[in-house]
Amino acid sequence: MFSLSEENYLKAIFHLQKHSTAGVSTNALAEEMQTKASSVTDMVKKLSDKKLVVYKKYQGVYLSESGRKTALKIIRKHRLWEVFLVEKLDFSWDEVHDVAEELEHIKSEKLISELDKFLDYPKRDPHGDPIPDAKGNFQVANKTLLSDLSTGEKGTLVGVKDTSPEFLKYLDKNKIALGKTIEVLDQEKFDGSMLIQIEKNRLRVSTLVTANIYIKI
Amino acid sequence: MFSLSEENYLKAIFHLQKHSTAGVSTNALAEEMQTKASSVTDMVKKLSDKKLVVYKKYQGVYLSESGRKTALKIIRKHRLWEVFLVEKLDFSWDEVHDVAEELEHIKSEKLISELDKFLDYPKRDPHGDPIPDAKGNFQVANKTLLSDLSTGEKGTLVGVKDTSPEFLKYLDKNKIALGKTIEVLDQEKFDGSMLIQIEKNRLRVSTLVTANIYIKI
DNA sequence: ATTTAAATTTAGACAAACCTAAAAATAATT
DNA sequence: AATTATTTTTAGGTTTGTCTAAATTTAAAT
Repeated sequence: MFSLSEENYLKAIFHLQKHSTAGVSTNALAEEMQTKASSVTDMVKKLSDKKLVVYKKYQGVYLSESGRKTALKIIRKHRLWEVFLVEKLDFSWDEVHDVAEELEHIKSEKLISELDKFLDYPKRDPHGDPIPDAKGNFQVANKTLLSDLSTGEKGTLVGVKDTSPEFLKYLDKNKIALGKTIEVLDQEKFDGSMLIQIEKNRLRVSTLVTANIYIKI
Repeated sequence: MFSLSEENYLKAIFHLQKHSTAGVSTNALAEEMQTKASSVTDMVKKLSDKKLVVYKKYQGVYLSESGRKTALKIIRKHRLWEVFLVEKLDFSWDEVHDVAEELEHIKSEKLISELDKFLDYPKRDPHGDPIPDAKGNFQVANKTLLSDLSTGEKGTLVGVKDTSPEFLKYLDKNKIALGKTIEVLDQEKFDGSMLIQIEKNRLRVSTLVTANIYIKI
């Protein structure tokens, strides 16, 4: 069907596309793909020939409808495998990304539909990101960054923006986890850091932390 | 570590090597890999440079100790994934091969050790083939081909030689499965076909069938 | 022991996905 | 508006793994 590289490009374009309405730039894609701009141009042309993206020279690239569907299938697979790794194989949420990055390319419709069933049709992955269904539909939760809350407001931790192992391990160490209730007790004007109450704990967190935690009020 | 292609060659050499003590011929490898002899020569040189095989021009190829270890790791992964697919995802034994062929290349030590634990350290795959442990050790069962039994002898079906979907579906249709007791009631001199008693059923099977069923007496 | 046949290797090409360096187009700045 | 800086594309090359066709080696047959 599609090569590993093509799939990875589609996924990258999908992720970059949601940050803005404009086309995804060659440089941004090169950065995301850890490659050179010239390589991106080559690949984008190929994807354009296959009608997976819409591309006009110097104008950036957009996913076509079929490109979007393909990207969503890969993301679905990635997130289902992440759930599997955490729920069934005792991986922690900071260990799953690289393995899921490989597993997401396994080509078998049955494998994914059976895995979905085996996991009892999970709606979110271990980082709180939604899992598209077989048709590519998924709910976009109305979530807010913790950094956007005001003193006194409270909500539930429903996701993380940064999913790097470093950040996730920091959260683990401070017993900050999905599903927990967080209340903003105070905000420091000077550096924006917050004093938060998370279940029984109380701690101060920097903006680097608050800008990467999603809360549902 | 190793490329997909390199891994597949090692696996193929391993499987061909056990049929005889001589080196694996270029043509045999080409046949097994569904490619051309010239491509095999190229790859075999590369594997030889990497000390994974021992190769002398025109003399066939042998796995080195490290090549054998690598091959066994891939086979271990393949068979563990087959168990997973059958036991957890309701695949039938004739559906698992192609998917496992992809899954076997996922690179993660933890993934495999956790999968092994999750499956409760299975010793054999759905076709009765032994699963090497993390160190590459596995038991070679003392099994006999059904075609080598004489009238009156009986034993347990412990494996199949041919694992093609066609053969496996034939066995399913005739309720011939791993673990069942088989007794040879009669053998036809003319074509070698056998009348067998398998649990409550009695049926006649051709040599094509009997030569692909392993029995433990 | 030649000759013929089969198996294997070499030589040269190709596609995919990447690269560097140079050219071209767009955006930013004065 | 002209110049400079940045971004993007083009041109040409590399590597991996494949191929075809020709050359070579080994095996088989006369």
